[in-house]
Amino acid sequence: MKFYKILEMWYLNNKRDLPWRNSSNPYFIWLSEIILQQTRIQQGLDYYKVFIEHYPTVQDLANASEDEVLKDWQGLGYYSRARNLHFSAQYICNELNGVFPSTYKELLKLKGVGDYTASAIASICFNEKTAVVDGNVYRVLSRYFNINTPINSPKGIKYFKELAQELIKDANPKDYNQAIMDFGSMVCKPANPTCDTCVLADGCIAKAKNLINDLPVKEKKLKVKNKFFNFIVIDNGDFTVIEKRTGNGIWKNLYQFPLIETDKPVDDQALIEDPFFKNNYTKNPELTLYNPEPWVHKLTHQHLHTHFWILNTNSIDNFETTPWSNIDDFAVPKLIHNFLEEYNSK
DNA sequence: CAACCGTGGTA
DNA sequence: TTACCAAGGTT
Repeated sequence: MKFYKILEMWYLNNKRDLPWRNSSNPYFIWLSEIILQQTRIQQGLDYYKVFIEHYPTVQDLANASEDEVLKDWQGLGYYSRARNLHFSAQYICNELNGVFPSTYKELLKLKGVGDYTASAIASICFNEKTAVVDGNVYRVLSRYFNINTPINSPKGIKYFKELAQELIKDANPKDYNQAIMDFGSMVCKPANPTCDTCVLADGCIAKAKNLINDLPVKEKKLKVKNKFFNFIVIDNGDFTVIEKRTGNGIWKNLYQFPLIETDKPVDDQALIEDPFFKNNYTKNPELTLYNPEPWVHKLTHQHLHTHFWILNTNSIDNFETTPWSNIDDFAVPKLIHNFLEEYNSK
């Protein structure tokens, strides 16, 4: 039996029941695909439910503010996904008369929609034969065909896409694309794949050559940077001060306490030399270090060594203040959220 | 195009 | 504890 046919039959009996699986509404599929980028289903499920409830249609999403959308996205990470989702919703409503793009080529024009997501929506909603290549597909194909080209190299990306496109030629694209992804996550898993009961085991070259644990090959080029964050938590009892992050770095458009970033750990005297204090506090401000041991927030490519400094003062006239009672209205990074949970419970 | 963009789960 | 990685995309 053909490769695609085996997977389609396996899918018929083993596919997972997911909230968006019985829909062909491109808005729902788009939403699910964006949420699931680099994200486990279990982690994304609740967010999907919230978005469907708060924004039942693409118009509802377009009419919302970016702050609202980011607030609903809070905690999920990769926040450009939320910003692009909102931007693209407005693009669809304003430029496309609310009609969702229906081809791979047109879908690619949406911000936040790349080759994978365009292929997924085009195949699932419009039955277009465009093969998805996600982490699952890389794993299944590299093992079955014994391909050791690095999956994160330009050469590998091109090779696997072409192979996947060839394999989908005679398949039902909607079912086949979802089949190979479900199969990858449930059977051909990264660790401890269930090769003993695998329906593709007969033709799997990696299994025959005992190379399952060596595939796929991935070049590692990740170097972790250490950064030192000092958040100034102004607190006069009722009010605090928060700011919106700008620029294109991490956590763009989310809120935080005023931040002083240094290239090494610092004490309060060094912090007071910062322009933040020079410009706003002429007399000696009294800083209390909230956490003597830094909180190390670990991201994929940087470790944030974080200290929270409490500045108990009444001279906050120069700032735009926020009542503590409203603090939960703002989208904040997980790191800030963790601090707020602890600080406000005391 | 190599570097960057979050958070949480697992071996 | 570390390393990997999870329905990737942008610059």
